Amino acid sequence: MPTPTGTDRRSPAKHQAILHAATEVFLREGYSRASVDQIAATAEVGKQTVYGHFGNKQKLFLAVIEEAQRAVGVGPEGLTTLIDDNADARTGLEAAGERLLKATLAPDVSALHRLTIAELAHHPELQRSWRDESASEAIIEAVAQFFTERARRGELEVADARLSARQFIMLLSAEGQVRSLRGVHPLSDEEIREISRTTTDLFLRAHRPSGPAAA
Amino acid sequence: MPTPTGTDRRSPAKHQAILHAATEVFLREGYSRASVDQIAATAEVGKQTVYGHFGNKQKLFLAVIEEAQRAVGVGPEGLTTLIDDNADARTGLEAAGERLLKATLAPDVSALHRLTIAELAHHPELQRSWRDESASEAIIEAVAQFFTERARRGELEVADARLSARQFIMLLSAEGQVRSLRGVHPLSDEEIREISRTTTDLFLRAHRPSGPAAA
Amino acid sequence: MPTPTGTDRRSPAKHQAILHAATEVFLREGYSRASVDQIAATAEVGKQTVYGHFGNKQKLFLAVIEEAQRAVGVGPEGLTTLIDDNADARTGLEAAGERLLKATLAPDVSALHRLTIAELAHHPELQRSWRDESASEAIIEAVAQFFTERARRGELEVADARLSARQFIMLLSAEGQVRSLRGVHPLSDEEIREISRTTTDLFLRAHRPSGPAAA
Amino acid sequence: MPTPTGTDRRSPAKHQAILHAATEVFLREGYSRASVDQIAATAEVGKQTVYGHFGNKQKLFLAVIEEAQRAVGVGPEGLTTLIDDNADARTGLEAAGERLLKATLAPDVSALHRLTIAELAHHPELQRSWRDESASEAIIEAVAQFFTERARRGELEVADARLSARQFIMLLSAEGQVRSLRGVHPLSDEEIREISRTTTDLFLRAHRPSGPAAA
DNA sequence: AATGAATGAGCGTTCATTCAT
DNA sequence: AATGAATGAACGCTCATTCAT
Repeated sequence: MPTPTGTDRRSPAKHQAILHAATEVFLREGYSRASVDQIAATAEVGKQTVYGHFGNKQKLFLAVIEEAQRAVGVGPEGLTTLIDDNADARTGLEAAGERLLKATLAPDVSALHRLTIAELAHHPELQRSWRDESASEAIIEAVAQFFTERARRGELEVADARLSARQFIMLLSAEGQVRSLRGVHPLSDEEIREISRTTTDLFLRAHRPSGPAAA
Repeated sequence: MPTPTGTDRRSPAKHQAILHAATEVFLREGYSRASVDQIAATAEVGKQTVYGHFGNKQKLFLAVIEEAQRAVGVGPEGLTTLIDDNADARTGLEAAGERLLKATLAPDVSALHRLTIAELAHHPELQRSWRDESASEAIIEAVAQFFTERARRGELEVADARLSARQFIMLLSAEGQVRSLRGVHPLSDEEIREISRTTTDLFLRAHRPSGPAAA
Repeated sequence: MPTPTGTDRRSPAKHQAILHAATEVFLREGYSRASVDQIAATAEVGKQTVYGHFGNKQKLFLAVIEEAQRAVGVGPEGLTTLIDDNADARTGLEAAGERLLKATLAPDVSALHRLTIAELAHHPELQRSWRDESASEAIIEAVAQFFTERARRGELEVADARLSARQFIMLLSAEGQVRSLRGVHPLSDEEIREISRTTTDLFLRAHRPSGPAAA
Repeated sequence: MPTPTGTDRRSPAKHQAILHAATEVFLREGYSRASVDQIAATAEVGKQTVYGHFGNKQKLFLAVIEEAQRAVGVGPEGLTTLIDDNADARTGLEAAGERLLKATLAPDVSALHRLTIAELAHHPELQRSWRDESASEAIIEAVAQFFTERARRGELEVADARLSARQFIMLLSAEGQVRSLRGVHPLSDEEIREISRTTTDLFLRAHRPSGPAAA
């Protein structure tokens, strides 16, 4: 806050340009390899402008991560509505799994993920903002609602919908991460389908209505 | 080839000292932040000695990763025998889960994990050696045998023991990674127990013998 | 392009200081022995300033050579007017020869010559700019005009004035180079005079008017 | 002389191998760029062996130059006999000129020349052994004898045969050096022929018998 | 506010030389 | 005598940051 009156002469356009350029460079190169020169050049801005807006490399980095997390967290929420409530449990879960995988394995999301993991130990501020990692509240909630709804219909038997949702998302994305080398190697649609299918299998069996049916 | 017997006069002690020092520094600082100077100083060795043994920073790094993977891969195999075949399924799985979590969340293992993820995109050689990541064959096999044995006894119903084993390990460690901030923040025994318990719950439900048998 | 007028904020004074210091150090030490550190220190400038102005050591070197060639090429042109058109052929040639020798054996010129020869094979760019070496067009032309004029007066018989001029300069400076150890060991005035005299002798004999005159 | 008895255990074969390898590397790379490691490797010898035989890099360099000068000085003496005493003056001189040019522009001779010039200022010992440079006594003498013989036959008029020989050789090789970029760029046979012809022209005119004609 | 020139520290790497075998 | 491992000092170059405009 250099100007107490609030009339900040710093151009918001340049602020955004720097943030955007820094995101690109940090995600591509990692923190240490990225140079402020490179970022300033990418943003087509003087180097001092970068320092004027963000203070130093580390603060710029944290601003980038914060912004990128916001973007990633916001984006997939769109997925919420994409869970098809009319399909049967298997079809619905499999489709949701595929969409989730595609989202979490998107190159930018993966790069952000890797970058954050890489720097977690060296930038304590990151630890505060990263507690939840990829499974954002909104996504868990959406899957949990799906489970709840299916339980209501008697298709599934679900004791703790949020726990199940979290486990589903976690196993799904863990498999995706490992198989794709943390997003470095893209997965084919077929691989994505398979991961979603085997994960769905597990959860359908675990939550299949128990025998009372006998009657 | 001056010495036909293959006696390398390069001191194996220094080789190991450098490797050890490099492991420490790379794991602590990350690839870019780690300097060859620092590694040489830590190993109490001249810088050229490092270059004589490993050629350059990148090759040293890959040697470190390779060695560390071997160590990590070998160590947990001890776990194999630690799965108690006499306990009931729940107790056995929960105990195995706790041991696995403790192993994969050990500070060195976590640091290696983060480091490898960080550098995957920049060191293609890593991608070749990292396909399987944490779930080594031996561990999967041990858990799979557990499942198979319990299926034989009729305690569980298991269609594909290896798949189930892999899913169990993956979900378990994914939860551990996320909750511990990728190993940066150590988990309490209670947290570990809880993760193992909820994961075990899921798998016991999924593989519970389906009732009809009775008939 | 922030400043449309082309005003380069890079200080021309520092540019010149670096160029000057580099010339001094390269001429004294040779390319490999000269260090950028030493050049920067001599110019009383930071090392990065050197890199900012010239990019890298090789480009700095080429800039130095280019500048020095320009200086050497320009300087001796002053000689042009120094050929005395009123003296008889012998006196004129001898005096011109002495002046030429003194110019080409000047310590800086010699050092540049040695340096360029040393690096010719390793810096292909040098080869383009060095085709003519020491005998600049202007000097050849001046001597050629002298020959032409004397031929017109009937003092000499000259078939190809430019060829003769080139040969005169070349023999003269070759002798000077060899006798002075390529400029490392300075020649006395007496030696210079002797070289000029014997060279002049050869050319006067070669271009003496052939007998028919007798008639 | 490490062993006073004269039974030097140092292998002469390795001595020669090192000298040969060093010659190759120094001529190719120049003094500074050449590394003792590279030389030892080229000679297929340990590095300490190099130091055992030659003391240090500079002494090795001087030994190389000395040996190479000897080789160059010896080789062209063969030229002596190649001056055809039966041909007429023009034919004989032109042919001798071509042979001389080919010898002095041979790649090794040129490289040695450039190398020595490059290092003259930094290795004072070189200055002692380099006074005569390319025009070895033997060659001058051979050409001088040619002039003397032709003077005897009345074909030429020669006052100082050694001086004329030296001038002939010097102008010839100066032209060759300049045109070939100091041996970096090879000359075609046609170019060599032309240089020899124009140089011969000059000397034939300068030494043509003067008009005793009068009688 | 914004620029790019300038700085000093540090990087990965290589060198001539010596040491231990 | 001969080896190659080991050393410490340098090298060319780049960096995050500050200065002057």
